[in-house]
Amino acid sequence: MQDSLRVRVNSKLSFGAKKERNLRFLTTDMKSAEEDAYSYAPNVSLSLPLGVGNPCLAAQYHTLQSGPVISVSSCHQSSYSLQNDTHIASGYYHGLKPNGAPALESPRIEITAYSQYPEDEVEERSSNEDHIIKRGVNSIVTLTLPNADGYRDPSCLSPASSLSSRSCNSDASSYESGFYNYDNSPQNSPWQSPCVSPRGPSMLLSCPHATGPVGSPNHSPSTSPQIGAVAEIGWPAQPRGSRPNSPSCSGGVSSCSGIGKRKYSFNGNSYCQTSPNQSPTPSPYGSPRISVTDENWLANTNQYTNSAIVAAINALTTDGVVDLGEGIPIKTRKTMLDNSPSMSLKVEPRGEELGHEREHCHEDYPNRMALKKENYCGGFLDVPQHPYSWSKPKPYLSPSLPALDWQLPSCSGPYNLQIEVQPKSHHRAHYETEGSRGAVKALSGGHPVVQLYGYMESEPLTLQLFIGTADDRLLRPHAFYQVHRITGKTVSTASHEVMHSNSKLLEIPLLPENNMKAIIDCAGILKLRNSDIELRKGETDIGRKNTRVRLVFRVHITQPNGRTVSLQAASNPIECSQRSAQELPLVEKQSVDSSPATGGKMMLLTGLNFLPESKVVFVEKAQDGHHLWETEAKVDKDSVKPCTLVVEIPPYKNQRTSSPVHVNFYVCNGKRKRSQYQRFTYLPPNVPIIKTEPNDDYDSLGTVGLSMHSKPYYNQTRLTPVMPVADPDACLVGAYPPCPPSHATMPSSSPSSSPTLHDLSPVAYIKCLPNSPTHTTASGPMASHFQESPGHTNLGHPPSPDHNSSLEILHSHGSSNSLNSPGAQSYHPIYPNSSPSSSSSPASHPSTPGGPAESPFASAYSPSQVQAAANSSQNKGNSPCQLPEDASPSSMTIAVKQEPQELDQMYLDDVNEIIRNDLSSISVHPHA
DNA sequence: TTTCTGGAACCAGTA
DNA sequence: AATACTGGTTCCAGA
Repeated sequence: MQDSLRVRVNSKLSFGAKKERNLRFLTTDMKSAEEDAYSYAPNVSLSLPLGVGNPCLAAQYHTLQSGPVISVSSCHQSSYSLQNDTHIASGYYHGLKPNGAPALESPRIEITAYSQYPEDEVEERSSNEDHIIKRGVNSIVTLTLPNADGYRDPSCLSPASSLSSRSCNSDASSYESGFYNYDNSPQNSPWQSPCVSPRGPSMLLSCPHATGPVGSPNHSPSTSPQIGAVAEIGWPAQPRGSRPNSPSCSGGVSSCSGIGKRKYSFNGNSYCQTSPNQSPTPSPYGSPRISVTDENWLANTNQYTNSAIVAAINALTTDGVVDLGEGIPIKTRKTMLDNSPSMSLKVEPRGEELGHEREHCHEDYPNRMALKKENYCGGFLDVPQHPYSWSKPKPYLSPSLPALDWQLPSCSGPYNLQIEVQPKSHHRAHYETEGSRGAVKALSGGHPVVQLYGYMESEPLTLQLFIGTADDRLLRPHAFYQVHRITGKTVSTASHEVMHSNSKLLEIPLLPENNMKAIIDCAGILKLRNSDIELRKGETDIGRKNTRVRLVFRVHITQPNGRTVSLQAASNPIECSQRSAQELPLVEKQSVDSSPATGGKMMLLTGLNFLPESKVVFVEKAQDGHHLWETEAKVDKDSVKPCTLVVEIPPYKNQRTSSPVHVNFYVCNGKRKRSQYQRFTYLPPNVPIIKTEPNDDYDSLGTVGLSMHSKPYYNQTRLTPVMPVADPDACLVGAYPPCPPSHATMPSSSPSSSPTLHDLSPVAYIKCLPNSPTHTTASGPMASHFQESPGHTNLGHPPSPDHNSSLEILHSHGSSNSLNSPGAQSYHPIYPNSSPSSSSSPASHPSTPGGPAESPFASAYSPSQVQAAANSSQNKGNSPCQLPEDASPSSMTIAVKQEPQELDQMYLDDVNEIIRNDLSSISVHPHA
């Protein structure tokens, strides 16, 4: 019986998925087989990323408020041309918004597809339907699934984490409350994006939920009948069990179908139905494994950049006021709004709304309460008793809060949000079908700790936590993972869940009495089925191999002047896949990131899953991705330990290179078991230091690079004493004091959290603009670590146009790594995306934040040192793999600031060449 | 019991 | 076309 049902379902599903599938195929063609294995990169440029994954959306969200200023075209263009946007982009905002704005422009086709939502209706019904669905198979077949979007869709309920999400998110309520009002804001300007079809009634547009169709492209008349269509196509009643044929879902399907061991299947169906994740449009093809080629990647990133720029512009024109809006593709808005209903996020009638929502939840979803799993409402109500009153109005509850995919700084003015204790690099996420796998833990065995410095008020704040991506693109909510609230005796920290833009947020009180410090022992990670997410409307990321996440913390501080300062800190990457965690080597730290082209020095790699048979391969790729050079480094087999690997840096092919050469290396445990790419730079034998002109920043740069260099890229956390310049922000933005001087004494920020300051006020943005370049350079070293998956070349990102000194450029490459870090990203979103040089790198892989310091000063470990370090690291109690700080190369590094000794014309020519190439390639990117 | 955890079976897509 | 991998997802069982 199940089988039969399944068949029916699938047929319907195929319809809905059709468009997306096509798009994916297109992209798929572009990728090379080789890269495929390693690039899980998710982005398919052709399809519009509407969900969380689509930064663009978010950007728009914010942007819209400000006004009309940005036209679609700008959005596009920006994506493609960094240069033009550079100024804009350079600003704080550039980085801020990783959007796929361009995507919007592209194939409207997609948009149409999205429009399918009669979301309003769907959502509204969803809750009710859920109940029904759960009750019987029949329902499954006949009912349309409201929320395919699952987690991203507020209406979707996550079985595992909580039914919660769904119920309260229901549209109706959301409309009425919070967001709806925004639409009416005078500031609303029509979103000019071409993507947006003719607006319907303004009201509709403004209402995210209701209007699904209106604002969105779908809204077009043609699409209008969407509700029905949605039901049929977009939201085919899909039994949970009938997971789309995603590659990954094989298991799931089988279960549903009753094949294999899944006993769960039958029940599973009903279960599935309730799951938010159900993919509305399962594609017959299943989810194609799409890897993104460099080219694709580039395109995608550009899109993000564009949107970021747009957002930035809008932001600049706004004063923190957010209008929802018009112009936002319905889907987009819908997504955001959907979640908006989340009580905590609502703005206005705080108290009332809250109450209203609760009521709503209860009324509409009484049954859910009975469900074993906590539902949204339940979760909300179930908040553990804590001194901190959740009901208390939260200053940050404002529509103007930045979207989750906005890149925010970790420090601003006196405030600094720090991750004092980083999470372990591995945490097996649990599926909805599994029980919780517990809270994310710290390396030491405890839990991550986050602290807000510089906040002297007595009013408690709320720390938000969501699961973000860990690839080289701008930080954004992860489509395939959601934070999961952990409760129990062992949990000491109060928390509650709220949905925001299809992403679940965990809100944790930050209390003055606790020094604004929170122990994150209440956050687990839920894995959503790839098939469910991939098939969701607007989702362009793929889940396969997209298993790295970061914990992203945010805090919104309302200042006396009424403005809100939002800070964000992202953790080091966390591998969430059981398999990957067990099999793939992970390089967390490298003792050096550069050496003379002659090689010969020893390098200590610290990480996980190193084997005696592990190989370390150095690779140089051209911009087009093809291999220019590849060689295997000699591994000291005798010293290999699971967490450390000592390799001899191989000589570069051209030992007389006159300019630094950026290459990559990875650790390989077998055919498909490679670590991500790590960056490495070969330096000209006789040009130890590159310094072409006196620059005050130079010192700091060099210093930073050195100091940071030795630190573990990912794990550098509290453990490490902070350098004066520990926080990139501090130095980068020195001129514009985001961070208090005291900052230096604060624990160093992790690369990922490094970012800068973010003040929602326009002023703040402006201030940041000038800094971005500096920041970039400076942050590069800080961010130290850059990982890219093999198969993708990682490249230096082009320097900003205004910084084309050779020095800057060289550093820019290094700093490119910083892109990985959320913080850095905020400043340079542009580089990664638009940089031509980076074209080769597009890895869609999750990369770790940070980039290798390009510092020419980097010193190499001597074998003995390496060994010592390795040993010491092994001896470490908590984490055997953790490299002792003292062993850090940094201590050994010698910072030498010298004038170029032999900077001959040839060298200069090379540098100029690099500059020219970068610039030309940048300009080459078509704006449109 | 319930919640965590670690392992491993299943399976479909890939190589 | 057959076989071995891969990696996602689900189950099982012990702590």
